[in-house]
Amino acid sequence: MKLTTKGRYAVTAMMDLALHQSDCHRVTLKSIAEHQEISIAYLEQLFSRLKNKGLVRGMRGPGGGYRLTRPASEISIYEIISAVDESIDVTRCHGRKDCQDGEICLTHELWTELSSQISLFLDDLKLGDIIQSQRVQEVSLRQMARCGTSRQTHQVSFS
Amino acid sequence: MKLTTKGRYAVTAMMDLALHQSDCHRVTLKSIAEHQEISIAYLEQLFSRLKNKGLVRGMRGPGGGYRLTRPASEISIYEIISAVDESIDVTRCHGRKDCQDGEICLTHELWTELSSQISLFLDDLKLGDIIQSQRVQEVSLRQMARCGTSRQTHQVSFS
DNA sequence: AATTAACCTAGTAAATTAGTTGGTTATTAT
DNA sequence: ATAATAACCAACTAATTTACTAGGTTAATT
Repeated sequence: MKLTTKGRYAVTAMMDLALHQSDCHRVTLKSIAEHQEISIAYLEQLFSRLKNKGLVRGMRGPGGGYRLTRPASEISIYEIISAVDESIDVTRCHGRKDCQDGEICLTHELWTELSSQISLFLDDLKLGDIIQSQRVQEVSLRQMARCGTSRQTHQVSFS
Repeated sequence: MKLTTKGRYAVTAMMDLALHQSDCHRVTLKSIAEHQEISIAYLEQLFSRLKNKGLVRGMRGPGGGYRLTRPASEISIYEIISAVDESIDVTRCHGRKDCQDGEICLTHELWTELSSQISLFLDDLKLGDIIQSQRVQEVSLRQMARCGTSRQTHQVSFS
């Protein structure tokens, strides 16, 4: 598991999605791109992976866009980051423990444990937690209210 | 702060150093390179940074090598990783909060908090903890015993 | 039928990673 | 002294990854 800008882009985009989505409308990549200053094409690549991992569901056409498949409180940061990041090879001496007195693979196991501890930490941290912890509920409500003005036009499309 | 193979190389190398060092001898990059299958020249780059951050001290000439400046129990994994990794720009909208309704910089703050939480976690995790938690003390003792055979030749050089 | 927006493929420039090459300097052993 | 050792230093390189662009196709709505 890696932890770079790519993962942060994904987390940021998912946060934007969680904040702006509601039962009355989906969130387009265009709006995320404008809010977060990320190119649409790059977001497409990220959301292609997020979709494949079942974190979001897209719908085409006007009124389309993305929506979380699960409540934000049930989506972990680990899932988001590992969805977009190609997992790197944690094994340098691929399983064979004959390296040097059997010591080198020992340090490898130490690393994998460290890696899994971080993973566990990020798995415990949910998208919903982050949104609430920063008291952005009033912003979210503002979004909902603004959405409410165009509720009539969108309410039909549910699927 | 990033979390890639580079940091893992550094942590692995530091673990090797912590395991193999003792009052009777320092650890050469050559031996770390052999144990961990990392090129010496690349280790030199990593140790150049680790030295600049005051985590290790090098000594030249025969019988030379590296040694930790502090006990392993007082060196955090965070220090090691951040020593070798160039810190990436956490700020995309560099401080200016006029992005879009003041919302985008809100998500930025959320990210920096997440980032600092991981940092805190890795700062709490010490090099000594990892070594002990995996019960490699017997390996370390074996190293000490092997070192003891050549103690007479090395004991002079202390500084 | 036109529009919208996801979805898809293939590229590309910049940056980073992981390394190599070829040295210099300080310390120890002969 | 001098030879050997090993840190220290600078600059260059191949491979990979990142972030992004271009140019489409397909599905849904107006």
